[in-house]
Amino acid sequence: MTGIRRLAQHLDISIGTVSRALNGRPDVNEETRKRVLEAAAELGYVPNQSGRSLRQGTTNIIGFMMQTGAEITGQGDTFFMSVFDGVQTVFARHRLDLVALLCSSQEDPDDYLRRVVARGFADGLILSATQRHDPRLEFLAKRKIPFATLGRSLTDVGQPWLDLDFEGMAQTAIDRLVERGHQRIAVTRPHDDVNLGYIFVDQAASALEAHGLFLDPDLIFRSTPNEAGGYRIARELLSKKDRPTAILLVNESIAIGFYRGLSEAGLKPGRDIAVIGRHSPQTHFLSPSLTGFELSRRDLGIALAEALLATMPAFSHFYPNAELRKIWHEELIEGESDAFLLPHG
Amino acid sequence: MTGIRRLAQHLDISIGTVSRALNGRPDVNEETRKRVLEAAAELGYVPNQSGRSLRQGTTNIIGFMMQTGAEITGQGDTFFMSVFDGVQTVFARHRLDLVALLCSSQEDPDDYLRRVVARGFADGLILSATQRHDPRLEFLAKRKIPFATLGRSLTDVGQPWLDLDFEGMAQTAIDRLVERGHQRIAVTRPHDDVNLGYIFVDQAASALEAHGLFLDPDLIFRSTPNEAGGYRIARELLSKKDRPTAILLVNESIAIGFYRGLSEAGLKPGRDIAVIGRHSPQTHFLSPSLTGFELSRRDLGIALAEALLATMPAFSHFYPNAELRKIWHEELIEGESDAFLLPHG
DNA sequence: TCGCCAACCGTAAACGTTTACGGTACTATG
DNA sequence: CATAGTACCGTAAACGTTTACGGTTGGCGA
Repeated sequence: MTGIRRLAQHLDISIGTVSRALNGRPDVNEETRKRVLEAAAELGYVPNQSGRSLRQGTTNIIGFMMQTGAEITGQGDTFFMSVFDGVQTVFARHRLDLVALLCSSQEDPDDYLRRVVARGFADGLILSATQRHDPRLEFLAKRKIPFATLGRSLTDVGQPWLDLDFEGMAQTAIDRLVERGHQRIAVTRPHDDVNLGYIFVDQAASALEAHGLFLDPDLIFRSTPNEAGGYRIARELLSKKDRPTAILLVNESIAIGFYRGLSEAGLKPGRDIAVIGRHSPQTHFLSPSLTGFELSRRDLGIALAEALLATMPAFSHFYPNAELRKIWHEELIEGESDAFLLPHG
Repeated sequence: MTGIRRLAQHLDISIGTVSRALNGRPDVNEETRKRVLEAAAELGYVPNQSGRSLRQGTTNIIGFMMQTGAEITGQGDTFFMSVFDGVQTVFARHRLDLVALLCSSQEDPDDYLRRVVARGFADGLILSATQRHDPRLEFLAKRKIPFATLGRSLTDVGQPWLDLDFEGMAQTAIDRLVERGHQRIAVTRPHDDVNLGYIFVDQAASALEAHGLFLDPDLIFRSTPNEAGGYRIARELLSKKDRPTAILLVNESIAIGFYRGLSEAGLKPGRDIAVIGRHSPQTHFLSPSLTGFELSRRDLGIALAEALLATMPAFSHFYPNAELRKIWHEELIEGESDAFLLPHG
């Protein structure tokens, strides 16, 4: 005799009643419910998830899909970790099990997702590294699997998403640099097709145009989102004949490598070139201090989780007015890295 | 009509035979097996995992537990990511689903593990961040849950483990530095109780003693395993009256912060202080180049997965002679950061 | 011809839940 | 007192598998 049966026998009531008591159903005497809960605690009873899953068709699991692998594992990871932390706290409230699904760089993300779904692994999913055109979204929508994405996509299937304000960052940074007299401004973008790269570069271009300037295609640097990428960008940038006087770094982690690349050439941010980037826990230890954008990743994670739950029938009533689509503004932390003032004219 | 039943009906054979055919049982005609497999592919049938789990008492999931959170998320994460990548490839061969269980810094790892186990989440576990005394090991052993650890522990319950050769690293580094005339040598260790810290520091101490020197307790620096920690160590070290002439960095990520801390004070590794550390994909972009230890994290992950499988009855026959306990030697990559030669005497 | 064995397959129970349905006892209402 | 309604509980089916067991067929040796 095991499981709920054992508990029922011990209490001398039916398993149906035990189940109802445990699941908070209304049609059970509060007195007996109390007895059941106490006995459950005493006997250390925990419901068998396979049994529940089989009966209910749900797994109680939420998956957070991330990519990993040689080229991508930069500090980009720590960004996801922090977000994950926020997501975790929300799901824990609902006793949902959150797991990270790490897609290896060796495997195609679409295939990976297909496997996960075929197996009926999770009740809901969170996707990151959203591509500009992302087949995963259509796939999930077709299967009617609740999901939310960290990052917008042109492939819009009505799912909730949260994203960072790349437009705002590009705009603010460009305005700021142009005001200080810069005209040749470089930007960076990720090496792959994640959507944020397009958004950022496009906005930078139009912000420049608004000032009567333009974005030199030769000054758009692609790189992996890690220190190595930043280093390479510095080397490449320094090898150009007509160097830019300022640069916008779209990723957090690359700043460290970029700084290093400059210093090897005897150059210094804020003196020889203006740098505006994004802050991570690490970048606060750069010197000269980085001028960059920052936000609470944990809060972002919390909002992301709530957005997903709001679209899941079983939980939506908890979040009647969750924001299903939101752009998170990042604050500019002023540092010394863009102190560089061009002689006007 | 759904699931295996539908498939059976479509083929006009019994569900028992279908199941046997799919699971590679011997007592089924190869001709019918072929038909079943073809039909399964055609109808896109995938067995319901809840049903299997309920019947077999296994989940087909392996969990890789990692810690995360504000203080820990340094590049330490990227280490685990690479290892995870290796682990993944092995489990994929056996159609086991590997997921990452990220324990938030907000939660006690012991409690977290207890929850995971109570829920019957996984058939096997991999633990990282092994503490010197780790209650998790006894807990899992008592529950008879197969697991392996990344890192040794004094709490030995006979589980397989893999670890890095911290003794060898400490010994090699100390010998090398002493040979070059150093006498005041500092070491770092993690801020928490992970076992590697003890191993590393102890070995460094005894290596020094073998040279008639000793490890000044004042020169043992604790830090979080990330850039910020390295930066703080540099600051702290520089504030000492009687500065060491060399330092051993036990973590990969702290080198970047440490370099930065030095350069702020106008100091340079390899000129003003000898530095020996450990390499990550990122540290290769440091300048002056880092002298440090390196290994293939992916291979480590592969071995770790195989060690675990070797202890699981259902898979052990695949790995008859897997190494259940192994210390992974790391190669020393010579750089410029320890070029510093003390004037003898 | 008979018996035996091997090869293959079907039947049905079992895994641990949840939940629709119906039943009982009691209360309130007329 | 009859009836309706409420509050609570028990029964049993259902979820989709796997697998022990037994049954049928055909071949083969004696």
